[in-house]
Amino acid sequence: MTTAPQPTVTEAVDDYLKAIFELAEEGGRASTASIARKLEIAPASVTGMLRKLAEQDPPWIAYEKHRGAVLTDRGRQRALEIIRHHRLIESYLHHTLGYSWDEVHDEAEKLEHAISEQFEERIAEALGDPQSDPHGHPIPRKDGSMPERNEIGMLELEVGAGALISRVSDRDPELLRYFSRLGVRPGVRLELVERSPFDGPLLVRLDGATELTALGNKICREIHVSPDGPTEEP
Amino acid sequence: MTTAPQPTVTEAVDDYLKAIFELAEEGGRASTASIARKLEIAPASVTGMLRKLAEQDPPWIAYEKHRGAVLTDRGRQRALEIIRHHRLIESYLHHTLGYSWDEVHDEAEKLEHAISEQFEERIAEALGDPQSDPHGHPIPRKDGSMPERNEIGMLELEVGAGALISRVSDRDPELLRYFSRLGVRPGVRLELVERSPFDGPLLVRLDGATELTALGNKICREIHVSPDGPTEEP
DNA sequence: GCTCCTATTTAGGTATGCCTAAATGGCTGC
DNA sequence: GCAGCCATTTAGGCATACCTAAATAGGAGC
Repeated sequence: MTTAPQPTVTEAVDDYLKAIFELAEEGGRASTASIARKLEIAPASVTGMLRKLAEQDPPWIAYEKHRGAVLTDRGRQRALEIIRHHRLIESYLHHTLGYSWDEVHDEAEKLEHAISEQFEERIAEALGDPQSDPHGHPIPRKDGSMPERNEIGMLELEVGAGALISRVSDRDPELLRYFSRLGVRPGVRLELVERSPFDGPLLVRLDGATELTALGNKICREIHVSPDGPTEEP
Repeated sequence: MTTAPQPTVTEAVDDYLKAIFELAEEGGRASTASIARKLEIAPASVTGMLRKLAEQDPPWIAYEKHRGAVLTDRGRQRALEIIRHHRLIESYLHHTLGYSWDEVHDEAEKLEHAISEQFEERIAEALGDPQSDPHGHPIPRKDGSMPERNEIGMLELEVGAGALISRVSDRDPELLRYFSRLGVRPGVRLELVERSPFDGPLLVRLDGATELTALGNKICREIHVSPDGPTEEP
């Protein structure tokens, strides 16, 4: 008769659930190694934690040795709650406290664990229930649903096609400052004019400008666009 | 040659420093038992932590066995920083996010550890560098100085004297709601009309009202007043 | 089917910060 | 000056969440 551990929610648990959710979004199961990379900890530490998360009652994840982790409904619900916190905080810092969009991520990373439901409600209200954060990432609703949108990776856009920038990656402040300088931000219209060969840069016309902008292939992986319809302005 | 431990600042360290500061303010050295009571942990745990805080290099406190703890300059500086965080956050929650004054303490208790210097600066600016929080407690300045004020305990007021309420205790939400109902809050003028015998209630006239208000003796310990001059409105 | 290589797990260890129970110190009253 | 009491410290443990080093599993290529 083994003991049935209680489902304690520590900061570490939240970080794991968020990481697993984001990895799953990017495609498939979250492997031990990928979680370790994302959280910047040793793979061995991840194994131990995954075992614990799966053994909680009720469990946060389903875990099989050598096969990585998948969130349970409960785990996904919790992950979405944290992501909602994070993105609402980012929006609040940007719109109300004058943070630039390259400054919000780190601050939100700390605050997302500390705020109450009341705080969440108040800032959501103050912002008018936004659907996306300053980088264009969708904000999960209170009920756990996600604003659906029709978006593709920048690299999948066809030459000659127009699109609205829907979101950019929020991880690297330096990249965000570069995007700022270029005028690349969610809501901006662009047209893919030319695709250089050998995975070279994409030449795009931003917001009807006369000049073209070259976007390196690697950087384009950090940009998503809505190919046809209008998208939400953040 | 023993090792010289680094001065790590964890949440627990901050909580201890804040507790010791507040106990010292209320009079003299902070004893092991009083810290344990304030932090709601066992006295034995406090002993171990005090030893560690004193052994850090540079030390946060001076500690002698059986004689309690006193903050070093460095420790006091850190304590004031945390208290500034706490009181600015309380003010922000109250004035900007519509929290009532009995709701702010618990939220601030969590956020004070999570915010950056930038966040502190932004909310201080948004509030116009306030000198006191919603309960009337003075907010330490960035340089570590405290707004000086001329205040005494409510119980020390003389019969017939007028005064401005300068601050009330922030710990007990229920007490704060009671104060709200009575109209007891910082900045309100009162006059001590009568002091009941045997440590009975104080009868006061609040804000020029016609009716008198009875304030129990115990509750009066949670109220401070400025006997002569005007005080800062929070 | 076997060999490698890499991903993963196991084993054992560390630091933090809390706990309880038992030992000791310091002070007060007689 | 000593008895007794309360505050405090000591000793030994526990949970969390990380680490490194060594063992093992799975899958690709031959």
